[in-house]
Amino acid sequence: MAKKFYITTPIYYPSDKLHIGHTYCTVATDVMARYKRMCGYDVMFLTGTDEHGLKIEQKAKAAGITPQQFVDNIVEGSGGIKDLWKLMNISNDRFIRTTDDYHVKSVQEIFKKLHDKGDIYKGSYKGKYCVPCESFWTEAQLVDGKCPDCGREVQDAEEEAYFFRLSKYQKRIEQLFEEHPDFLEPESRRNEMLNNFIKPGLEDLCVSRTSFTWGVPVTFDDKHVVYVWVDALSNYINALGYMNDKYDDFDKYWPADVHFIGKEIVRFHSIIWPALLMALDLPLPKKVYGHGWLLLDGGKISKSKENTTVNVVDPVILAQRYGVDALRYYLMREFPFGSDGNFSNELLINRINIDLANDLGNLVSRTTAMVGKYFGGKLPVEQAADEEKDAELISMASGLREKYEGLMETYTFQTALIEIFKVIDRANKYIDENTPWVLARSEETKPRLARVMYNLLETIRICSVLLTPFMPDTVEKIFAQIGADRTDWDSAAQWGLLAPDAAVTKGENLFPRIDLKKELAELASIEAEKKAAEAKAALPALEVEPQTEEKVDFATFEKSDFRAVKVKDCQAVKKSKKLLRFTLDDGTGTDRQILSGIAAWYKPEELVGKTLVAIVNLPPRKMMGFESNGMLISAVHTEYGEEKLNLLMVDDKIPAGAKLC
RNA sequence: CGCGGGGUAGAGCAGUUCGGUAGCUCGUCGGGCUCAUAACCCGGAGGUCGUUGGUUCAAAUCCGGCCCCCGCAACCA
Repeated sequence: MAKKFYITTPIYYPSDKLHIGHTYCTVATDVMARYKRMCGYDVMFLTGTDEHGLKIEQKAKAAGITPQQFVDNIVEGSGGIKDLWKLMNISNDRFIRTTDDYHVKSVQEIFKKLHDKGDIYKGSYKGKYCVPCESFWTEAQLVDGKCPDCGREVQDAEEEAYFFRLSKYQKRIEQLFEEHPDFLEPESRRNEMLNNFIKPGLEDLCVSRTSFTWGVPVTFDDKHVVYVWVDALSNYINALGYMNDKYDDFDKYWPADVHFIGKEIVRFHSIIWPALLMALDLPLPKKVYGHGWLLLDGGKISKSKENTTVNVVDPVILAQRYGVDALRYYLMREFPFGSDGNFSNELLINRINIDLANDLGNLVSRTTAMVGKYFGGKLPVEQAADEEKDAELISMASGLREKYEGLMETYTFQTALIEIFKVIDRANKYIDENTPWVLARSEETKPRLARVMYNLLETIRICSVLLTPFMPDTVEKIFAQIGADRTDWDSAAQWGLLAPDAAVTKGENLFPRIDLKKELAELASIEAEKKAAEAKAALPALEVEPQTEEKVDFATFEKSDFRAVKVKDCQAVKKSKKLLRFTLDDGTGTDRQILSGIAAWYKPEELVGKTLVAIVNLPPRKMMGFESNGMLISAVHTEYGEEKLNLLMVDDKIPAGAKLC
């Protein structure tokens, strides 16, 4: 029986459409799954969606539909997640939704099993409660000891909740990290987990909620729903039929060979998930791999008109414009899998032009064209080798699979592709070295010409076999053009399998060259249009906050001391995106320092000299290491869903310190 | 002293595990070729490998100090 390989993506949270980052992770998983299938493994490739929780409950409510309708639309609806994976040519064997009946049943069984065992116990979740908002907050969430939503006093409260005895597994988790240093990769993530979470000590984990209802009910206590940990993480075993009748291959595929995940969820997968499995007496996954993120041009997406580097990050648009295979190739070629990388449209287009159009596409095009032109599409069997001239090309192509295999096994996709393209480059050079157009001039050199052509076709065949996991559609086209019938894994390590007289036909260009400047401009306008359309469709032009119903008595109001102040100096606070630090003349003769979170709307230098309004008798408060004495008053409203803020600026003839009353 | 990543040619990156001629793509300058998608091939210019000290016959790579950038976190009266 074939060896099995079980690989998973995270289950994505369908509170919104997925973007290029999710696509990146899923494509990488797909590449690995296709690679393993090609190698002869019995592969199980699972992806899915994590559909419960407060955020989805709220979003559905805002949209006026049920949570189930909301997630159905995003997952199954047109242009939804399943459509996206279909578009991207994702070869997943299963797709699990945490709202699937069988998953719900398994979660309930697992929860009960852990409870019966004593690894889940009822306790209480201490925190603060805001009565008017009916909201439960942790100490850390409070703003200045008050409700972060409404700013009112909160009271001590306890919420009943179930806890998982994570602390009980402290030792075994430590052991796992020590004895299996390759359990979590890359290594930097492992150090982070050890230093930040494991060494300081694991605390029991709250695994139920009563604050929302959109979740899997706890069977023996229906006030509670199962919180994300047990619900989401267990998908990896439930999808194989653990504790349910839907599937029956848990024994066959578990444990997973690797979970591919984003670095933001490394903690859950490398600590909580193994602990849950330990509690269930199940084997642990062999590996968790936390890949890097795609960042957008240094995070700066400026709205200013001069800036033309607006990036389209909608995978659907990119795939439709450039082709799915080109996008898949770019994602795997441009970024080292374990680290963050900068995504940009310019890089994408350059990569397609250079590697795919100029090197690979052009190689196939010129080779097939010559076989057509010189031999009518079929090479004669009589061919003349030239050991000296052919040696390097043949040895590079023949040895490629071995290098490639080592790199793929360590998820070093970028380098694997670089190695393939070294051979493609070598083939282009081989053409120049052998000048087939010269050989074509004389009947005498025809056998040599035929051999040169054959070597090129055979090199293309081997490279294409190894490109199969990355660009499955493209290599099919290439195989058809060069008449290859052996395209399996074994054939990639054997030079000379292509029939000497295979039928070769020049097809359409595989990857047309893209005009970089023109294309960037078009992408920018597409993105601008999309944004404008979304803004108009979904969001009101102007919103202001509803007026507060609750009355404030005059005595309380009168205590607030508002003053006109003049800006003497204003600096951005280092390391803060939002804070500006003001030095103000408040009329007392002593400078007053106030910090204000308005850096998104104002540049420091444009505010110097302005006359503003501040409340000056608030207690001092430290922010980012600076003391703030008071608060500047602004007018706020919302335009097309975007918050706008205007500082209250008053007539400069008002002296500093003038009281507002 | 919160945690982590990074600083290598004009731009974008690899190389650092395990020290031994600093590499790739773009750009640039010059040459070649005409089979091919104005593509392909060859050559040149361009680098104090952030800085500083140490270990060593030898440091981008190992060790220590410092500077700067970026995430996360925090904060956003």
